[in-house]
Amino acid sequence: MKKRTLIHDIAKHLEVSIATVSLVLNGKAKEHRISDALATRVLKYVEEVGYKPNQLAKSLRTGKTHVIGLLVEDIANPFFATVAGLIERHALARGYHILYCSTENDTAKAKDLIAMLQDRHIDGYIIAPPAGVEKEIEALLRNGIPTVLFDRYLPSVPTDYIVVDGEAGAYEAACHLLDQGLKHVAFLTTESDQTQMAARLGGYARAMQAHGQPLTVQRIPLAFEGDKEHSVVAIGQFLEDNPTCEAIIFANNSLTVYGLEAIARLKRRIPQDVAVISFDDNDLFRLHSPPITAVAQPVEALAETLINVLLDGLDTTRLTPPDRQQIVLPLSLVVRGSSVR
Amino acid sequence: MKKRTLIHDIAKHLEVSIATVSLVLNGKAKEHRISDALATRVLKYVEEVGYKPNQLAKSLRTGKTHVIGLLVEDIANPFFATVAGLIERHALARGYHILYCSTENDTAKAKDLIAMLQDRHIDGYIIAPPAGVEKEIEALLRNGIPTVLFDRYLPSVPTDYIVVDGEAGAYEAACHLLDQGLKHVAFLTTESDQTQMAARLGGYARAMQAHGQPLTVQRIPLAFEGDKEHSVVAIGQFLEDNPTCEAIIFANNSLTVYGLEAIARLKRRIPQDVAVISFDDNDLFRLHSPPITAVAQPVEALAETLINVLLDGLDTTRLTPPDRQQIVLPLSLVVRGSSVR
DNA sequence: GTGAAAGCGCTAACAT
DNA sequence: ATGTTAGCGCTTTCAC
Repeated sequence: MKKRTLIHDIAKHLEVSIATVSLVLNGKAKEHRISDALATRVLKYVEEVGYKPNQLAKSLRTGKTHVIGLLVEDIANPFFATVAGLIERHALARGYHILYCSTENDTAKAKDLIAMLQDRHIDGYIIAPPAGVEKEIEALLRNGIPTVLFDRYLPSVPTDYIVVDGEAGAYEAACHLLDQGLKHVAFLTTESDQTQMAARLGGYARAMQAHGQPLTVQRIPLAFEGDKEHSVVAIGQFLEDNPTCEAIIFANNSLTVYGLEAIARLKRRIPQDVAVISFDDNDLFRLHSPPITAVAQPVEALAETLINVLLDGLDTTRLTPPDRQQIVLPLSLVVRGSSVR
Repeated sequence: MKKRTLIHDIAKHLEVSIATVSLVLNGKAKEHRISDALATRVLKYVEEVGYKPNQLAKSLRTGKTHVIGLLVEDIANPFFATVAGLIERHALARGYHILYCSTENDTAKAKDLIAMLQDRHIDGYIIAPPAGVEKEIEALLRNGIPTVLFDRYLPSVPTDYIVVDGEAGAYEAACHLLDQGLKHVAFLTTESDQTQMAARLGGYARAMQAHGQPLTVQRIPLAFEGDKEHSVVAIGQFLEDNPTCEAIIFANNSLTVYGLEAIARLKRRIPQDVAVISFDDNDLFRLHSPPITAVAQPVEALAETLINVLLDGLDTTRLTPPDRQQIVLPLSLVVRGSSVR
């Protein structure tokens, strides 16, 4: 257990004061009129012995941790995992690390998590909030902690957020089916009424109404641990109860996976017996037989915008507070075989 | 920006000393013979005002951050994302948070990452190491920082690790194909010679030799960002160069996805033209047409073992240092349609 | 230009 | 039994 070099050791060795070393290290040499020669000497020695300041001490002193808290529904979900990967890349490039937490869309768990992260004095938050955490988000904002929501937002809380235009995406998806003459188009969604799910449902409803068709909406219970079978069975049941259903729009990627399983078990053919469109794309949808039509999220743009908006809020050098950023990114319908008769 | 309550405020309000509050909060009331009545009074008031100690200050003082660093190849890869999700659940239950980093299997990046995490005084590490980080891992160990490797290990460094029996898994996979009378079985792997890839290759080779068949091994370049096309093309090229190839074992999940794409483009039929087995399973492999046979990783056991071994190392109350844990978990071949003639 | 010193909020050894 | 106090390692103001 070799002892780490401290700033004290550096100062002693160079026979200068601790303050000088610190100032040089933090790029404040110029403004404190420290000679270039000395600054270089310090930098050189620091490099030589590989001195690295203790971030804990630094954070305690400055109040900045350079850590971003990422709260997603489930890090194992391909959509969130992809976003996490992209965010990490951008964050790291700008000197931030990421602490992730999966909320499982559970209000109580999310509240706990936010409380724990606050104790750690995280610099900022990127959150896909479950319902019911308005108070906590407001508290974060009130405390001046930059927070950006994504995927869904909380209508009653004026925060920055980056979401996608699920209404338009679902509308386009439904029209794509209806325009082919399919009539009985069903919308399978979760039990959540969060904004993203409501928007998708709304887009579907608008399309159906525009085409003079009645709605068929079924909510499927979705479990995070283990019990996937339950969801598959529920979708199977729906299929059996609705033999005239010609097409299904699955409101998220998990539902699509369970749905494909249910459809396969019942030996229904896609798209002949039932056409399928998935919200959220997946690498393997392209390779499915038939390939699955998907409403694809602009994950790269989403991740990049998220980190930019957050770091903008974190930028303490700015004079005016940044404007509220409430950004709605466009979705794209990737038409593949599963939705074409 | 409301001011947080400090331990000082608690002490003042209760007219006791800071030390008393701290001791009670850290469960050391008994051993310092603080009266139950006082302890309860402190706890009650702390609860009442919702006081939470500043973890930064606590960490600086105690040297413990209760943060675990998780270094994976790519958090967006389903295998690593799944492991990350499971690890998180266990870690959280035991009071640890997780800082994740994607190494992209890049040596330099991994070194940087380890250095950065060390500055943060992370309590322990769970690492899927790229090649060439022996020095850094040794340094971690020398500094007494619990570190557990997984998925692959570094033969020259005596660490704890949890891996899977890739040799046996690949042997079983190859035999499954050979026993059906398939002869020209190819093994598509990455350019990496890390232990997990070497083991898989070794198992394949042993099976081929046991069946008196020559080896067909092709290494496919694998990119992390963007350039997936390159890998798909390389696999396509392999297929065209080896028209007699009757079966392929893909050495990891990314290769399988690219491989399926390449096979589809060339309109080869699975398993009639070419049988397929994937290392690493995926939810969607079951739903593929035909369903893809996979060598499945015991992800739950892996995650649980990882966290247990790590937290065991973190347990400072133990008298003897824990034994080296070098655990090899069994893999299971999930036979599906893609590998059965 | 440079250095001394006051904390950031907490823990725990030591004193009482 | 409870209180006092010296740090953990760093940043930054202010005096020289």
